[in-house]
Amino acid sequence: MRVTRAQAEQNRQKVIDVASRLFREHGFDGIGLKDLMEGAGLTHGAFYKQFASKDDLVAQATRRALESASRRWSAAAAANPQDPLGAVIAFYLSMEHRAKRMDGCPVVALGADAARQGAKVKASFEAGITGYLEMLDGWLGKADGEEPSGEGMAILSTMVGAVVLSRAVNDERLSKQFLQAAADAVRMKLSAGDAPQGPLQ
Amino acid sequence: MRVTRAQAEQNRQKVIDVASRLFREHGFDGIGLKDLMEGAGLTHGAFYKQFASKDDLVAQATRRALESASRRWSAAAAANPQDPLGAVIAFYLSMEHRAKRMDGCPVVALGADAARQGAKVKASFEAGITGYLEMLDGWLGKADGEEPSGEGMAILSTMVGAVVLSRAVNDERLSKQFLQAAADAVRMKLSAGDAPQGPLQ
DNA sequence: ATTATCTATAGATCTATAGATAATGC
DNA sequence: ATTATCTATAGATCTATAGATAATGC
Repeated sequence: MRVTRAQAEQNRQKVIDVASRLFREHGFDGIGLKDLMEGAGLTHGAFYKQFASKDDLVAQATRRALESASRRWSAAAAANPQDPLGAVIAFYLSMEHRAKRMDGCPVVALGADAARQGAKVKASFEAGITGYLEMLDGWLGKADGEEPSGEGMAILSTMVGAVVLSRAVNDERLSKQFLQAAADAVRMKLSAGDAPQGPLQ
Repeated sequence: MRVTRAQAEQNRQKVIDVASRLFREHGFDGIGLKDLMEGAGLTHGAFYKQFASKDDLVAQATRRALESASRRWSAAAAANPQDPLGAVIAFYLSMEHRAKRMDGCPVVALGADAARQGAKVKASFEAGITGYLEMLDGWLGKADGEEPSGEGMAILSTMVGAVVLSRAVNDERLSKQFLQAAADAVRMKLSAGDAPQGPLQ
């Protein structure tokens, strides 16, 4: 029954990975410890040697999910250095992303759930979101100021909202149109560069 | 124990109203029938004379929430006919909306949960979302074509995403900046009118 | 000897149902 | 007589804990 220390740590990591995916699929309240542990190939009695509580796992899985999402953005950008934002848009605003909740952006899948969670979970979201904004600002050519630009925030809002909306409706055509409209709007903003700034008020 | 037929119907409506609010606050999986019925001033044994199942209530409460949200948009627009979109932005992209999940937009509060629900719930979301888009297109001066404009979709995406993001982080300053950036972006789009259209690809 | 995992279970809670009750509606 | 609501409970599931087991790590 007992395994090596290294294997035990590997099991713990596996539970976090599985949870980061299953929480995105079913929500924090939509899946229990038994199924999470079985997903990792363990029985649920082993859980409390690894984590203090379900909330503890929620916090750790959230952090893991956001780190993984950030890496995906970086990888897409690195693979397409002359148009990094275009590369991110291509997978983020796609029907594949809409369909694969489990592997998709945790901000879309769990952002609303996060609003109901404690400060620890929100801190993980904040770190992940800030990371997104830094990348966006870099690609927009914004001086890496102390704080993120409004333009980056508006772009991220458009992207997140479009995927939320595309997943909330039955009609695939409408879903596609949301993703396309968001992609067009973001590309327009990008091409506008440092053009006519200024809020109208 | 027994009440008049009219009172019974009123009780049923009360349950739907309460559920439409408590689901937004806690998520579909985050609150049970006992608490929902108590919120309506009834015991939970009375539930199954009123609804076929929890899923049935979820579907009805979702419809109710989206109808109520649409009315709120109409009311804001009617109160400010020379700038209806500005009036909607003013409450939608506000810290008050961020704080009051229970009374806020169900697309933000439950959009991610809806992705995990059946076709009936998604149909309610689709109807509500289509209603939003029709209002937006009217205010944008888009000919009321067969289908919603991409510009309206991009605006709605930006608004929904900004509130989701503002609720997912701890830092109130960052929250405010998301809402402000979205409001600026939407106002810019509005002022651009039928200006430089065209996706860049 | 320590400990990662397993079996088993406690105690709470969840959805759903059954039967009692008492006021309405015919 | 009908029925809206209540009390009570069945059966499943959820989080968390206790104790047994057996292989690791000293």
